[in-house]
Formats: sequence, structure tokens, C-alpha cells
Amino acid sequence: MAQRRAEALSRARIIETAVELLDADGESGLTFRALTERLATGPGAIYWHVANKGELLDAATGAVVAAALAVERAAESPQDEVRAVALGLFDAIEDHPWLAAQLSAQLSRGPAGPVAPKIFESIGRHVRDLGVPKGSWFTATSALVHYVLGAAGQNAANARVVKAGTDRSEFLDAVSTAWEALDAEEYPFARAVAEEMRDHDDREQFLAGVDLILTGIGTVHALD
Amino acid sequence: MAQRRAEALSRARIIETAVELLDADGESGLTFRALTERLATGPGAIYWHVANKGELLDAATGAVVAAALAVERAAESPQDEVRAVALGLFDAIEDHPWLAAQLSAQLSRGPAGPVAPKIFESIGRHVRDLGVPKGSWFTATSALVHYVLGAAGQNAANARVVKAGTDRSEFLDAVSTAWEALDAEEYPFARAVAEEMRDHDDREQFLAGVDLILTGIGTVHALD
DNA sequence: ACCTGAACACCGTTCAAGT
DNA sequence: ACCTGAACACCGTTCAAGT
Repeated sequence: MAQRRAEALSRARIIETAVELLDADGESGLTFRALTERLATGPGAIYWHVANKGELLDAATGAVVAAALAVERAAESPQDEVRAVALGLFDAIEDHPWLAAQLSAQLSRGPAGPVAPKIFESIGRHVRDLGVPKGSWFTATSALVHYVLGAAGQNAANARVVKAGTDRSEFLDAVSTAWEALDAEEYPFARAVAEEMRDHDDREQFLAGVDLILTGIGTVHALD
Repeated sequence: MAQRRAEALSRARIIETAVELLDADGESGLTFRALTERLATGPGAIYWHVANKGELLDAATGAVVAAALAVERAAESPQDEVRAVALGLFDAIEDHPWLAAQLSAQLSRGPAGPVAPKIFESIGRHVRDLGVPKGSWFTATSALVHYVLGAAGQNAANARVVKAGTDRSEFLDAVSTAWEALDAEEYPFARAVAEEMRDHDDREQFLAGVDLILTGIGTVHALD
């Protein structure tokens, strides 16, 4: 399967290939062996452009996030802008299911990397436009960012399962049935929401959560 | 460093040792080599009790989460109960920084495992007591769960850095300075919140986010 | 039923050597 | 400056053999 080298090796081309491997086979699909084969080169050549695997993963994550955030969307209000950015990340995680774990790993390694400020910026500037007082910008934006990444990540599981061949409704049905089978004493709530899970719309549900937080922000700060 | 075997090998003892290794050296600290050395046994013995490394990680995660959720706390209202559960998970992630990535990995693999219903149950039953209409239980609970896990995970980064010897305020100072050094055109918001980040209290900030979502839930459903 | 431990396939990374 | 590719240390997992 080794291909002739089409272009000269470069950091950008390595990252691009890494994203392809991740999309195709998930995190375990990105190995230096697979990379050298696709790029028709040796490991040493890759190490010339990239410090190590961690840096490569960070770069792949950064590239995909940057592309997702760069998309312009029509929006009529700060609330709409937040929804648009949120959906952009939601879609990116749906297209690249490995992104969810990678993002939370990178964020939980600290806000030092380049991805954290990028995401905070693209959501936070609209929180600011909402009229939230400055002292609450960080809290309000964090709540939105954490929800968006968490919820989108959960959704990525569905995307992965569907990709693997199982039908979506079949999958939700299986999970729903599993929750209904839980102990009645210990899990009354999980059993009660199992039904709700069976035929919910992912996107709708996701946006409902965003709106819930936007409402909270609006109420606490009594906007307009 | 190999120790004499103190008790008979058992699944519980393997999981317990796995947690110790994870606490000491993070996810990369959990290897079958380290495990066999501590338990004074061979890999085959461990595979008799545990199917593979993934199952072991899931079990370690489940054990720590179960312990965290089992702690009883004084609470005077459903809101207070939610805050108590949230803080319990916050503390658990602070004590076991590897838990954050593990939890989001497990949740994003789908709500099939045992951890997802456990967390949903412990938060959701109080959402129900809040008076939220049944059709919104899942959305409201999801928003809380995703925020709690995401925010606590971000906080775990601090804990890890402090553990490594760096002073907390020194660390926040460094990140804050890094954000202030970002491009003024591209990152006006990140630069503006950098200051806020410098001397925020993690716990306070975390609970403010929980309250924001609780307010959103209360407003949307016009409770009491 | 439970454990031993050598062996296997695979991984990230290094480095002396080439151009 | 950029690339080659053999070699190294380490990993998860298997399995024939023991008790």
C-alpha cells in the first residue's frame, strides 16, 4: 500500500496525513509505522519535522479545531453566534470522533496550549457581546466551553457506532434497554430517562443544553 | 522493589494496585510490568482476573467514582444536593488527576458502561426533585454532568502542576502572562480574561458555573 | 481453578550514516 | 538542511506448562 511520494515531506503534510489516519482508524490508527508507509519515508524523517507523537497529536487537534472555527456562519445575535460556534465544534467532533478525547486531554493538561485560548476566544467574544459584566466573563465562557466539548464528545460515540455499521436507532435502543434493566432501587432516575434517550435528536438536544446555559447567563446578569 | 505478596491475588486487589499506580505516575504509570512487580506475580495471573488493560482502566475508574459518589453530604435543598455531588466529583478528580481523561473517554465511548448511569443518576435525581418537567430531565442533567466533568478536568491540570512542584500561583501567573502575550487583533477576549484567571479560586469558580446552570434550569422551567 | 514466565508482535524513539 | 533505516527499550497479550 506504500504510495510514491507525491510532494516533498513537510510538517504540514505530516499533520495532514496524521488527521487522515486518525479519521480512518481512531487514535490507535496513528502510528509512526503507518505514517512512514503512507509518506514513503522513514521515522527519522518525521522526527526531523516533529518533536514526538504528543506534539503531532496536538498539531492535528489544532489544525482541525482551527478549520472548524474559521467557518463563517450567519448569525443575528450574540446568542446566535454562540450557537453557531457550538455547532461548528459539534460538527467537527462528529467528523473527527477522536477529537473529543484529544481536546479534553489537551485542555486538562492546562490552558497553555494553543487550542484552549482559540476556543475560549471564539465563544467568549460573544459572551462579552451579550452584556455580561467583565468579572463574570471567565465563568460564563467556561460553562459554555465545558458543556459544548462534553456534550459533543458524548455525541461522537454515536457517530462512531454508526460508522461501524450499526444503525443509530438500533444503538440507542440497545443503550436505552440497558438503562431500563438497571436496578429499580438504585437507578430510578436512569430508568426514567431511558425512554427519553431512545428517540431524541442529537442536534436538538445539544442546542437545548446551550440555550439552557445562555438562559442562565441572561438571568443571573439580567440582560436586556 | 518487588514486594512479598501480602494477600492472595484477586480482581479487587489488582484494581486497587492499578489505582495506586495511576495516582503515582498518571496513565503512563499503569503497565503490566509495574503491576506484576508490585503484585509479585506474572502477566498471566493478571489476565486470569481481568480481560485486558481497557477493562482494568474502566474498573479503576468505576471504583474511584463509586467511592466519590458514596460519600454522604449535608444538603438542604435539591440545589444543594447537586452542588454536593458536583464537589464530590471535583475532589475525586483533584485527588486522581488521571480520572478526568478517563471519564471523558469512557463517556464518549457511549453511555453503555457502568459509570455513565451512575453519574447521571446521582445528579439527575436531584434535578428531578427540582421540579423540572420530565421531558427536560435528560437535557438538564446532561448540561450539569458535562460541565462538572469538563470543569473538574481543567482543574485537575492545576493539581498536577502543583504536585510536580511548581507553585500554584506561579503556574496561573505563567498561563495568565501567556494569554496576555497573545495577538491583540486575534485574541482580544483571551487577553481580557487573562487577568481574571490570575487570582481566581478554583472551587469558587467551579461552583459559580454549577449555579449558572442551576439558574438556567430554574428560569426555563419557572420553578417555585 | 489459578498461576508461571518465556515468547511474540508491535510500539515510540534514537542515531550513525548518507546526500 | 534533510532524509535513511537498522537498532533499542518498552509495551500489551498469548499460551503451553505447571500446581
